Amino acid sequence: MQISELSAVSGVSVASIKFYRREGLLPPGIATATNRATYADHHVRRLRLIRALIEVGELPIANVRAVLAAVDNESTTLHDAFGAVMHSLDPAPPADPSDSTADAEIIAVNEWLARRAWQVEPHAPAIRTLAQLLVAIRQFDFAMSITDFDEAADLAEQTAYGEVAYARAMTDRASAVATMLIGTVVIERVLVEIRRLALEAVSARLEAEVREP
Amino acid sequence: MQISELSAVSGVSVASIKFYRREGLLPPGIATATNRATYADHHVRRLRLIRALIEVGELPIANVRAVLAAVDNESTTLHDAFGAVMHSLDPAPPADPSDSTADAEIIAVNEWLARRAWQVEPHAPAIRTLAQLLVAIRQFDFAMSITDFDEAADLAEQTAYGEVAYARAMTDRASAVATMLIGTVVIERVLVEIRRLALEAVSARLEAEVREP
DNA sequence: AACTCATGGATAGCGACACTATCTACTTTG
DNA sequence: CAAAGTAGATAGTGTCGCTATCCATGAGTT
Repeated sequence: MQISELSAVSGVSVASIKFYRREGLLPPGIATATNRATYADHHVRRLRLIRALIEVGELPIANVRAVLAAVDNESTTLHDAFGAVMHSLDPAPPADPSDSTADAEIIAVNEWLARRAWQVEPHAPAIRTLAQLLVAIRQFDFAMSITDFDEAADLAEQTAYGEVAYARAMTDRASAVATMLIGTVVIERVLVEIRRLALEAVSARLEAEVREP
Repeated sequence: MQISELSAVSGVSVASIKFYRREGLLPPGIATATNRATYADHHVRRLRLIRALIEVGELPIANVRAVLAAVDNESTTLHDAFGAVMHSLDPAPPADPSDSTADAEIIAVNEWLARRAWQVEPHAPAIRTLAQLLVAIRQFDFAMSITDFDEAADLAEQTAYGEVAYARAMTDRASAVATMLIGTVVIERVLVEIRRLALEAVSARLEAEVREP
């Protein structure tokens, strides 16, 4: 398969494929001459993964590179490769130790995690992001704390078991990691869309009740 | 309150405030002279809302403007103002009728919505987005369909009732709309972060089981 | 009254990002 | 042998959310 066919099959323009190759996201094809190379099925799969991470996960190129490096490194455990994505999904805090506005919330979140026996990396960006979001909620006079999300957390945990086990059951490592990435990135978008539809539907119902009581 | 104080209180730079004013996101202050104007508390609240929509909701400026126009238009019902945000959150499809790749999924999603008695706008972008996400999931050989998300939908619906009712109970319209926007945008981010933490925790557990059986 | 300084308003520029276009040298294919 | 495709390199593009600079004006300060 030459580059033009790879482009046609994957739906990614030749120029973009060249760009990804240049950026180290896509391995080069096997050179058959100075100006000829052939690409295989794994290039198609890799392109799909790249597009999913960029389009659905909205990861910047640099983070996609980091994630794929973890995927490709055979000595990385499944869990660590997965951790690389988790780190990449939340924008890294600009390392501002003077910003202590969320400190109290960070403590609360950590206690909550401990209570649930959720062991995550102590410096997982999701912890800080979560704390900052809770601060934002407070700013808008919502009387909410992390414990109001216990039910959602229960369901998330329960669902996570199925997803992770499904991915880990795969025979080859590359598929397992890719499956986990997709599971994280795509399914969370699905859940968000469902929630939005639920809100719209409920809003419509309550609006209708007011208009035709 | 002058612009510099508004900047200090809100944490938004004077240049950015000028920018938002120029873009029609923030109403100008009351002019006390050719080169002087005073700002009030509602400017601070408006700035918080703008920042939340941009930073947390990641809405482009143009969509923020559309949302705020709906908020400001007193003749818009609460539900319609809310609909404006829903429309803005999902990137508008580039109006490509030749792209029929997701048609079957769109039908499936609509049937699912009907079964749940979720009445949403027929052209709600979330429907198309959801369909496209399901197509993406298929591409990665997941055997999943929309019905696999019934449990999540149940919880979303249940939670939505509380949120929407809470917002609608507010005395003034502006607060009610703002509350609904924040509820949509911020809380969904919280749920995403919780899900990510759940996945990481579960992944760690299953990894540990393999290493120390 | 003189001086400093903030403000409104306008215009131009910036930095990040994800490509995209163009060019050259070469090789394959018809 | 010519047309078309390819690798590799370099430069350019378009969008986005600001940010910087400038100017004229007028407010507060001395």
